[in-house]
Amino acid sequence: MRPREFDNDDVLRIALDRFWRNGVRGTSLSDIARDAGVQRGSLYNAFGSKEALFLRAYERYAGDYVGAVQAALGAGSLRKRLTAFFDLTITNFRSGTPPRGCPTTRGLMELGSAEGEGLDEDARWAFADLVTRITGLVEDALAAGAKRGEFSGAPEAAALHIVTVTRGLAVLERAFGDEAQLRKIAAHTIDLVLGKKSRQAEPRSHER
Amino acid sequence: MRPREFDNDDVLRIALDRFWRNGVRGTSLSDIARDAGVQRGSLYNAFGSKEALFLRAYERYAGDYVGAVQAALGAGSLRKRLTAFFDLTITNFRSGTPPRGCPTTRGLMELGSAEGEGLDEDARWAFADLVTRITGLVEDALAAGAKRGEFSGAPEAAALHIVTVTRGLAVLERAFGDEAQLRKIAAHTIDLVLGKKSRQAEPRSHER
DNA sequence: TCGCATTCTTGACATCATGTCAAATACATT
DNA sequence: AATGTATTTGACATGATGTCAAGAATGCGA
Repeated sequence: MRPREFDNDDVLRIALDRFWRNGVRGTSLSDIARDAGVQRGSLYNAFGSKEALFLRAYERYAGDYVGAVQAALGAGSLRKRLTAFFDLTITNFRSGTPPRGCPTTRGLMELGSAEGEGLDEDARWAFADLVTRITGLVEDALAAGAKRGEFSGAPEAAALHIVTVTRGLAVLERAFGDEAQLRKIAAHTIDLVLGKKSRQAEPRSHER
Repeated sequence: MRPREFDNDDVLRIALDRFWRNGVRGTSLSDIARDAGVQRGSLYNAFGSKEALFLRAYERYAGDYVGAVQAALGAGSLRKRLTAFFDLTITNFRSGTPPRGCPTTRGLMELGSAEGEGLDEDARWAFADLVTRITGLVEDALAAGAKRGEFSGAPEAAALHIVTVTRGLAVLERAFGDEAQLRKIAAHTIDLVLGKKSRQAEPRSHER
């Protein structure tokens, strides 16, 4: 058989870059084909559709992100772990120029449900899977912290709460583009969950 | 001059319905024109572009939503107010069949940044404005609660945290479609912010 | 009452997107 | 070297956004 003239992973990296910067709606397969030096038809042959290509590219991203979260949550005091987790997440949202935001949140909102039939199942699965895995990792960190007396509470509810906040941060990033604001919310969340040992709150600083 | 053959507000209502159910990407001006019994060209004449039409329709929605939030946050104990606020928000996300989700979050992620140039300023403003106004209302409720001794803390930070959680709920709604989960997170958030007076936590109930 | 300016409507058109297909192509295997 | 097979390539169909010019309908002044 005839060998493929491009590297599959190269294309996925290039596609993720475009999708992340411009969104699914704002990216055409012609763009990606040009960037990758590949014919548009070859992309259809290799991946099937724009959505399928995005999903493949997204899965690479998700794997990397989960790995990084695991590393961030794996060492130090519970407060250090959570701080590292939020730090990683916010830095991720703010990477690129201009900042690219959160591909999970954006992809979830952009994909599927084009004709009244609900969100495409593959897509929903991909995004839900990431949220579930991150929640699990946070839960583990909280459970470990509980064993060491750093956390008293239900790790499940707290983990879900924390991950919900990270999703909210993704939305606020898009609305305000104010990184300092995101970091303030993150710090406040950690204080709430951990019981605000140490750390005094700065008065008057909620910007629009 | 020749009078317009359709009611402007009718079209905005019809457009919002489509946009809310199917998203901006999933709705064509032909759809809206058919629904409204209007020529597609007339929509361009009256509104300029699909995005502009969406923004106009969205502004109507935003006004209604802010009004409802104001009502929900205006009476009863602080806990009751916050409960009513979350209740309203989640019910809003879950309205329609299938549930339509949060138009703010979805619109924010779908619009703009098509060619590397950041999010369209009008769009960003519309969404940011809603978040800002809601945050302000929550802040007022917390400040009032603080006066009555129901809340001790910085209303600004707490309000922003609460609103961030509602944005996160919008994302999780889309990912899992599990209303009970959303309500659980909301209850937990209220407990965290208010200090968990009363209410025992149910163990083992974090579903994927 | 008539005509005119102004706005709205309508259909044609240009452009670009996704997605399909058949024919040409180039390698791997025998 | 011949052949099978997957890939490439360009043409095509469809549908979306957005523009434009010409026609239509009304309000208003003469």
